[in-house]
Amino acid sequence: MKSLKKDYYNLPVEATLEVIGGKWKTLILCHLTYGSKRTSELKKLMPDITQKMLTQQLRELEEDEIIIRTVYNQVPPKVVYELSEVGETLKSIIDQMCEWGEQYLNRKTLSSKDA
Amino acid sequence: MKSLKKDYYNLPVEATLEVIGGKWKTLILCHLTYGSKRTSELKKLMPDITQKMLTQQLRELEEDEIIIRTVYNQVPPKVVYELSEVGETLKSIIDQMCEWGEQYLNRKTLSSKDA
DNA sequence: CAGAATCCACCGCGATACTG
DNA sequence: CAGTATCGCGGTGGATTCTG
Repeated sequence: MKSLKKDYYNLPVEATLEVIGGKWKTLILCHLTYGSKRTSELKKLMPDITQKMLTQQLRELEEDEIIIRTVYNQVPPKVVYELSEVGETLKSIIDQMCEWGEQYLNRKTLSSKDA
Repeated sequence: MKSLKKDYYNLPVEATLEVIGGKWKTLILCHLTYGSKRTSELKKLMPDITQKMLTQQLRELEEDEIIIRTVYNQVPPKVVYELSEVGETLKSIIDQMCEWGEQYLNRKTLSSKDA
């Protein structure tokens, strides 16, 4: 496991941000809450992410033990990512963030109609 | 209100990320969940943030109507920030992120003791 | 006290090419 | 299919200075 960059945070929430604060991490986790995904599946679900960033963010999530990476030794290669036990504990937060986003967008749509 | 950068997100959660995804935003909101704060108070609570970033992040949160900025016309100036009605709806998410961070840190502490 | 305005170093991230 | 390696741009964000 990646060692903590600091032993002390001003607030524990900083630890959370360090884990899921990456540019694409929440999005990746969001997709993984619907079940395990192959690398190529994630790539299709996130057309705007580059291969490099996808791999990088996945590696970091793996180091933080949020996701599990399973490699099948076969040709062509097959790699599957899924939420770990710890990762599952983030589900509720992720879900709420998704819901909040929906409501926020609705609110914006309505208020722009008002104008 | 800041107009949406895109009319369409692959997932609504992207809207959430756009609003609270800034480097310091969640931390700021975290502090504001405990009540309104003056600029200088926020600065003290977050020693590592620069004046520039604090102002910038606050402005963006204000544009997204997450927080309310109140200016008292007096000398010396006094500016107070507080959660808006919309911002209050984020409280539950913020709270959970705080809690999750605590548990995550505990887990790490324990596992390093095991080793 | 609050914040606007500059300057600029750094690195996050993308584009591309290559490996097994 | 999954991932690494390299190069390089651009924008984030830090340090500093100035204003009301």
